Amino acid sequence: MDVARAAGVSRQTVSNVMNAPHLVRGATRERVEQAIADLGYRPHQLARNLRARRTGSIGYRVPPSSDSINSVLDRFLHALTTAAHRAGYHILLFTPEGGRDDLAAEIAMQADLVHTSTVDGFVVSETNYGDPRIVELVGAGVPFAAFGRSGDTPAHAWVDVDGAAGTRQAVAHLVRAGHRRIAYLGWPDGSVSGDQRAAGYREGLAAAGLEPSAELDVRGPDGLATGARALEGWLRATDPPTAVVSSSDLLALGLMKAATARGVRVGEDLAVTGFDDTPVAALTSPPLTSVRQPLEAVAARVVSLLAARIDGDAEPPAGVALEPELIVRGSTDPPA
Amino acid sequence: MDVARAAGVSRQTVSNVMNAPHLVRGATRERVEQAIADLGYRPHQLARNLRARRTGSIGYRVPPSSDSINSVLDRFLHALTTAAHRAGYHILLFTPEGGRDDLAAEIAMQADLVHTSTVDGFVVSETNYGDPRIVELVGAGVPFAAFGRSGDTPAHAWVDVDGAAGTRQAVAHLVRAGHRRIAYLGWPDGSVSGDQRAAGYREGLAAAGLEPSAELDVRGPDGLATGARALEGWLRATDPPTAVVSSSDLLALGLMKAATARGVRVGEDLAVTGFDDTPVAALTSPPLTSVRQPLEAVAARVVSLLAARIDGDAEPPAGVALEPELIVRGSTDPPA
DNA sequence: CTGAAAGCGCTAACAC
DNA sequence: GTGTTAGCGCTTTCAG
Repeated sequence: MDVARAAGVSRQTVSNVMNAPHLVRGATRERVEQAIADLGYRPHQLARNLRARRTGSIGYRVPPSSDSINSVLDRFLHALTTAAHRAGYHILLFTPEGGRDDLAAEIAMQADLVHTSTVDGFVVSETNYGDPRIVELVGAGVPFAAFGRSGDTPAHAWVDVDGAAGTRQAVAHLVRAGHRRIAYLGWPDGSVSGDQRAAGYREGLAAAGLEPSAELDVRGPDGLATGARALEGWLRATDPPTAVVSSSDLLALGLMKAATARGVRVGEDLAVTGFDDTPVAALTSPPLTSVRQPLEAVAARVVSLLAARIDGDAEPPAGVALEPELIVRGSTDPPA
Repeated sequence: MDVARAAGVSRQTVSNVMNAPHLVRGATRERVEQAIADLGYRPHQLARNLRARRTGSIGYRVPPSSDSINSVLDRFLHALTTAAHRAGYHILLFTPEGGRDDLAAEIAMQADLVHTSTVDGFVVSETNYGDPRIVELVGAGVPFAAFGRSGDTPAHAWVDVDGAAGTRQAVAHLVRAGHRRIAYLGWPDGSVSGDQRAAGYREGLAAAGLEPSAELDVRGPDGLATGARALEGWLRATDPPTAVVSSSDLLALGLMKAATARGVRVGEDLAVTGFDDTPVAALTSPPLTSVRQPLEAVAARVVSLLAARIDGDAEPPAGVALEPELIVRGSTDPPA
């Protein structure tokens, strides 16, 4: 640009005005600022970034568009974009071509983005035990922060929602409403978030002085059928539950549909809670009480941890778990 | 990198091997390629882009995380990322800080990204009549392509799903199933997509030789209540509909819930269709017949139109509408 | 076919 | 305080 010429200074002085204004005398600075405003000058990011050896971009693998009702990651992405913007970064999306959870392809793309200096670091989501992406990134010394824990991986920066606290809250809420026979409907053991939610349920029972029982702990894949199967079992039980804590809204939905079909009134005969506060939770009959994750806060923490890593923070990477919130709706209204 | 040294050539020859291999003799090329592989050399994108005066990035405003069941834009984003990757671009996300549809803030951010040369162009979604973002981009001569039409805006590249074809298909399907009293449940006039879907419904009636009637055309905001209100009206009608075409899954859902509550059996007494094939469509009782948008195809076309604009294509910008697909489920099963 | 030179737009380091 | 020099890593001229 010819801002320099217009203001009658060297191009360097213009740079100083923008990056180190204190080095420039007031009068000169004003003249330059005026010229910048007049000409609508904006520095060229690419050139600036090349000089600074940074890209200003954070890589994020856009989750495969699962045809699932779960919109947690979509909400997270929005929050992440906002948080990144505030920290002076952009979110740059990538996605492996292959199948759903093609971790190998994802790792390869990550490596590519790093080697071509296309991003400064990554945000990783949908982590699980011993997540290979994390092992890889730690090994390569690439800055990143994870949304979610991954168990026994090497030390790294992560932010997670305290899933156990979520189910504990659900149990406590049900106990306050007078329930004593509280069941759990969850995924099979083996996923980080599922195991935490199950643990929170058991802790909740213990805190209320209630005994766990195998009969009241039903597991299965995320889907309507699992909830239906659970209900059938409980209908035949000698001492059926009066309330159910679920590890997902979808499981809760399956349970509610099966209950309604069998003449069991949700809320009155059987209290139900879900997890994630999916958009459908507000649309069921009755509306579903569910645990909502504080994704804006998660995104802000993830970005700040990542920014510290990118800036070469020598501190050992930290992890933090944030408390979710129970959104109470009609599905847990106390019996009339 | 010292690939050049390792292969005993100048840095320039390395560049040629990567960008114009036909200029390099076979033996030399192989030697250089070997060195590249050995050293794991990857060219620095930033430097390359600075030289080429392009960023390789496409800006996309991540839709405000509406707590809606509608996941169309989330599916689109995934498809867009894949399509962009294939065309050699990345998707760079941005979002206005302010409220939901803060168009002014969005326009300002667009301008910023262009002036700082952070992106090569944009993909715009959620367009509407006379969309100011489009007016702005056309005026500024910035390359972009829109997902969705916008009526009377200046000529520009766009790709849309033919919403009218979607509702026409729905009507035709119902006619084939023997229905003659087919109602429409839609949004108020004034949105591009809503108006198209309503027009398709009327065209579908006409094609089947059926008469439109004000009684069978109910409008209201997207939400459960609108469907409930429609049902109440139709229950009181002298000649109630036996089938309903809805402009969204949410409206259809509200209708189904109200019907079930009033003892009207969906599918048997009243056929219902939705629009967008939201994840919940497969989860209702009975599952909801719905119109599914071909988002992968839309994304591919959007990217190719945009790439042509970025490459300085002189052709007048084209628009294209793609045919959606009716996903038939139990909610339109013919009466037993 | 290969090498040498120039420069994309910017800024850190060093003179003046 | 301000201007000059150099160079981020790459690729497009232009000679050899």
